[in-house]
Amino acid sequence: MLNKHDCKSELNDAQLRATPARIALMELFENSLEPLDVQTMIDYLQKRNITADNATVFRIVNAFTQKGLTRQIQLHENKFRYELAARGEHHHLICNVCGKIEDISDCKIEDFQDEISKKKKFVIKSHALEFYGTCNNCQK
Amino acid sequence: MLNKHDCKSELNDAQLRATPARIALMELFENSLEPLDVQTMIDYLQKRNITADNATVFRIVNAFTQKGLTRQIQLHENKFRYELAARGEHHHLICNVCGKIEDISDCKIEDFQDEISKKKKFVIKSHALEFYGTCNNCQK
DNA sequence: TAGTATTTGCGATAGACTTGCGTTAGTATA
DNA sequence: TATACTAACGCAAGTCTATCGCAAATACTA
Repeated sequence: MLNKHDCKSELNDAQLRATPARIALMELFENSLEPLDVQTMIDYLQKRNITADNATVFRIVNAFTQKGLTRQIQLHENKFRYELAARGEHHHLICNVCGKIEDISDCKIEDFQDEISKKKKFVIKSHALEFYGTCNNCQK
Repeated sequence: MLNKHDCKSELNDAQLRATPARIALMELFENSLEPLDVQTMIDYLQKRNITADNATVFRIVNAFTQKGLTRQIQLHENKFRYELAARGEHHHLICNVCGKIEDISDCKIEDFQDEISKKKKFVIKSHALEFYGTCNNCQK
């Protein structure tokens, strides 16, 4: 969890100008447990009285992603979500009922990945693994 | 690989009328090694001089999917792809350079899935696993 | 072959994302 | 602190994927 000041220097380090919208969005990312979609970001900025239209927010997250601050992911919705790249690659557990998205940090598929890589002569750079189902809360 | 006649009976079995577009698309699915997007299907129909607009093709694949003939998947693009359901659940190996998509049939993550399910008290109904990288051809 | 229910074509619509362009505003330098 | 440069933004228009309603066409059944 970084404060406003830290977010600013994080932006500077990435050679991005620290505008109000960018600072606020970095704070949002730092304090968020779930990967965020663009609409959520726009709503958040509005709540904080920071004006930023649709196109601007898309440009901001694209810049973040290009500079390696965030990562773009896709969870079988027809839209992208974004999460902090610093948290490392991980997987997601997605509830089909309430939509809750949980991170899974321990990755157990390295061996499988190596096997596939050798067998198919494919250089694997990344992977995406998602589990879909019903979370503990929604089973009740 | 099924011929025109077999595709027709496959449609009948699924209680779908065998229209030219549907027969042609079943043939395309049967002869295709990759999951298909809607634009590819439209192009294919055009080449065979079968008129079918965007809305129709979407309706066709939705009908196929609803009847269990095909499965709808998403591969980190903001669009759907469809593949024959009969080939069973499997994973994908995607080349970032040429876009080639290869199927991986042997799934080795059941144990991991069980472990997550117990730890998080989550009922897992399905999972998606994709590997991204560079295929053998594109390494040269 | 006629009747009917399904399917299609067309047009409109919606949502996610992008782009061009003129204006605004961070930031480096003096 | 004032100035200048360039990155970033706002707005509007446009693209692409996907869906929907309705009238016309067509596959199947009897």
